[in-house]
Amino acid sequence: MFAYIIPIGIILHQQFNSAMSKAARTKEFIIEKTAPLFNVKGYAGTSLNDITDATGLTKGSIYGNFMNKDEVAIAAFDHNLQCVEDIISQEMSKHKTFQDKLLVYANVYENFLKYPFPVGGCPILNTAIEADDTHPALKERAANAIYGWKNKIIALIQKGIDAKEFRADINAEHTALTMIAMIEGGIMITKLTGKLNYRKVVMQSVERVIRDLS
Amino acid sequence: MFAYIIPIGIILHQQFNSAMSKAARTKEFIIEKTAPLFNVKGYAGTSLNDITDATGLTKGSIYGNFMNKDEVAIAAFDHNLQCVEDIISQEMSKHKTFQDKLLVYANVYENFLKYPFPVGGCPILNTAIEADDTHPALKERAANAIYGWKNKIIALIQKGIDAKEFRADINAEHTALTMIAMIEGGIMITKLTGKLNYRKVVMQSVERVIRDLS
DNA sequence: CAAATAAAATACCAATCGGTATAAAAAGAC
DNA sequence: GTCTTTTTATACCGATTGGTATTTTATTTG
Repeated sequence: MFAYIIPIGIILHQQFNSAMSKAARTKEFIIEKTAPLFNVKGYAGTSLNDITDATGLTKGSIYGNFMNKDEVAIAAFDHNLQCVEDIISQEMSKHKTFQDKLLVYANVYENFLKYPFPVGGCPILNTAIEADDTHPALKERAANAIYGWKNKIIALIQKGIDAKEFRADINAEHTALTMIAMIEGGIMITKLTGKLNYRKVVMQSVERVIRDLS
Repeated sequence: MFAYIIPIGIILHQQFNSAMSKAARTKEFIIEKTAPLFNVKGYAGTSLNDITDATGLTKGSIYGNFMNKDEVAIAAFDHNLQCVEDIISQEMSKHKTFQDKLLVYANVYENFLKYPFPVGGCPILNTAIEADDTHPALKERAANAIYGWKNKIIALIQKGIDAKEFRADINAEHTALTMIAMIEGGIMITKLTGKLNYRKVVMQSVERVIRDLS
């Protein structure tokens, strides 16, 4: 059996996964603990002290697993993004029609408190604004997330057209970009004002856009 | 006549305005020079060194005119916001119908390079994301900007309804929130991807929303 | 179990952070 | 033009920044 000496105040944080090396497990642990940090405080706003505080580890340990702060931030972003994508895929798999699949976006974002959404909200939105003028690596990551999202929506609309679910004259790309803009804008408004209803209203508009496809 | 000893490398930066005290002029100068800074690099990302570099002034001078960095940031935000609002009002005054007035939003944001838009893009969007979890004073400022914007759109729609320009069953608040979300989301997408066309597409959707009011 | 290896903790680095007390200089009042 | 007041520059503060070399401690291998 495995006996662990746990530092005071630090709970056993990683289920023993024998397939992973110690380093890999620690790395994952750091990502999990710092992901909400970066998503809330941003890249410039998150210090190494914040990271060591959140993980209970020391700088030596952080730098033993990551080259620098950038690498932690990027890993944290990827983790947060994966989290969102997992929620969306899982919800979509519950529906058959492409309209219902698209409606998952409206429903999930309408109140993402029902889901294990990343702390701090949409990671794309959060990193987009800060990174775009200051952090090229993160910016590219966020931009690729937008491209991926857009293509996913376009693919769903196209399949819906092929299945005679949607009208054939739909401009899939325009619709995708409009949907994404509405969703991200809606999140921003509610994040700022604290009024959940504002986001709800916007997501209802998204829903209308989707229903208008047929 | 007035003879100025100008420090090397610093051009004469303020037209002599006898109605303003030296302090007031310097204050305005600092705001003008730091407004793009905060709008591009964010609050946490803009250091006092950045401020002294951008202004050519020293810390003593900055702190002689502002209590702290926060105050500079808030003044910079107000300045950037005022800049946007001035552009919108000016463009709106050129049109008579409320539909045309509303369309100003779509047209101005479709390519704000044509206008003296703040460097770094929409100040509401930029401060919203960073400030919302970290800087309550700035957050409130940005939130109030959203409220003001929303109310302005609602008022325009209401006047349009009264003037029989728009249908009477329009939900003005829902429309306003949806428009704002689309605009901000569209800006975000283009800021991230660099594709001006993406913002254009979204603004065309905004235009459609406005045209659908009648 | 012991030896070899890998990972984490300690202690430190120079640079920069926001901020301030004080001195120098410029502006305004008379 | 002198004196007073306001404004700007200088020099410094402790704290914190991201990062690293080295020692200590765990983990893995034989």
